[in-house]
Amino acid sequence: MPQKDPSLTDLPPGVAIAWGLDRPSTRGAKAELSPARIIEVAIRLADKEGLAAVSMARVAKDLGFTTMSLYRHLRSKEELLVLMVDAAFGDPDLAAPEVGDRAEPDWRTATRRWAKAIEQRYREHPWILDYPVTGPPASPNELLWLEQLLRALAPTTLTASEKLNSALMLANLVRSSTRMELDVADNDTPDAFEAYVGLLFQLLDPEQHREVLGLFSDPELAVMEDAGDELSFALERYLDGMEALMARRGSGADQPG
Amino acid sequence: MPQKDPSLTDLPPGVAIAWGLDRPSTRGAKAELSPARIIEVAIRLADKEGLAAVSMARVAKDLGFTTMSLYRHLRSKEELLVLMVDAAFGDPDLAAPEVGDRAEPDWRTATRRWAKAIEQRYREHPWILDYPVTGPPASPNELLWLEQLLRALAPTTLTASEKLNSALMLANLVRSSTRMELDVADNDTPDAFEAYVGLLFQLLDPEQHREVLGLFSDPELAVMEDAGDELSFALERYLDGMEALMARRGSGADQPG
DNA sequence: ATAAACTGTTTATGCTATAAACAGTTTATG
DNA sequence: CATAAACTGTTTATAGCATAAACAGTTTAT
Repeated sequence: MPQKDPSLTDLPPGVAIAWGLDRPSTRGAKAELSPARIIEVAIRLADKEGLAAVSMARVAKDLGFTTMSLYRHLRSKEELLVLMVDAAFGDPDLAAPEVGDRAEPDWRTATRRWAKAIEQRYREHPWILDYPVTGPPASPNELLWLEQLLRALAPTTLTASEKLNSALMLANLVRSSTRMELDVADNDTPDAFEAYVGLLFQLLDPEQHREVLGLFSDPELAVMEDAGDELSFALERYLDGMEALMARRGSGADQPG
Repeated sequence: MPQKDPSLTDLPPGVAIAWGLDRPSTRGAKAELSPARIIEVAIRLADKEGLAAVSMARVAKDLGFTTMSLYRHLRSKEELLVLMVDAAFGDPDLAAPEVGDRAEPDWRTATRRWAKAIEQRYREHPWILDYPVTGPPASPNELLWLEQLLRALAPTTLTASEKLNSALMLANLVRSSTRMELDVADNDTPDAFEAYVGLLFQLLDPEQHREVLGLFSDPELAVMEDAGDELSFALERYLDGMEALMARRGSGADQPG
């Protein structure tokens, strides 16, 4: 962990490394390990066995080093996790098709595209969803994703704080929808769903829980016609909501919250 | 942990206890401890020192018993957490004012009321937000909250699966908005925000991150005029979106997602 | 040549959840 | 009534966790 500049020491975990602020060391034995190698192996492990399997000891073992060797390159496990998540998000190369389709997409299309793209990353590395969001993004790829979303919203008439709020909510929406879809995909055999509903009917008071029971008795639900499209549904609702705000704004009208 | 009925053993953690399915034991020494007492002390601890402070050893110590004594009443720490969360949500006594204001509120008002009420519970027990949502609700109070939300949505023209999707998304929306607001309230001195923005300007390439930098330079943001109202903003957007769907539905028109 | 800076290992600490065995207590059953 | 079953709480023990501290070896700047 080469770090002479003391100002780097008190940056949030992962920031210094993710941004390449730690200058390479000149003295000392040449390192066999590196943050990048550690992160790569840790991500492979998380992909295969989930985030719970990622311990410092296990990652080190997979690398063929001792546990403590990792601490020469990472300040803490927290730092490892931050860097794993950022690397797993990766660069959002939403390369606009330059030739042929030269028209800028409207903000809804661009936002939808963004949502599907980040959903894909969640599906490739579902364990990202097990790492709780701490605060505003400070790592390179997360900021690139935010940038892309803000570019999608740029043509709108939203104010700055409306844009920021919307962007954060859209990110949350994709995150929680995808989490729900993956949870369901993991646990829901047809049996499990029926077992759940059966349990509800056993436990719930039909009077006190009439809506819940009514809903789960609805034949439409059993068909699960739109299963796996919770994201689209939620997204379109939210986009409609943004559009309604802009329409009100555009027509000069204004209404209290 | 009195449990003779073996069918109770393989219910999800917390379900048997939360629903009072474990019949009281007749033989044996009378218990000094009980799930309720343990949960109560654990919640007090979490309220004061956060969820991270809640270990079996610490809870037992606060109770004046040995660590292992807890396992006579709870099958695992997971079970304790499930029961803590359900107890912390509590009963949603959204008592409709019976006299005088006898008019049923419209669905938007009712939903808004629900959202503010559950937000209040999050604020009283912020550590609920640190416990990840696992699957569909199966504990009594969580189901009561779901019931109340479904009652708010009952008068709408949404289909069953649209209602369920909307309810789950509204729950997610309140959860993540409140989490954001609390995170900000915890960490954001004016200094911290400026430090964050300063860091961004140091690290980001003005070309590659023009929208992010532009946004954070916007004087409107610095004022933080709508700080602490992320929930209302997101909620009204989503409600508008639901309304737009119903309007389209009502006018017979239909559009592809 | 020497000292500084770095890498990786060994050893150790204190925390975590929880399994297993045991002692004591109450009650249902012979 | 005696005994066995069922329960409660304690003691002891284990395996895992993150990470601090000391140490040995290596490379390079001085």
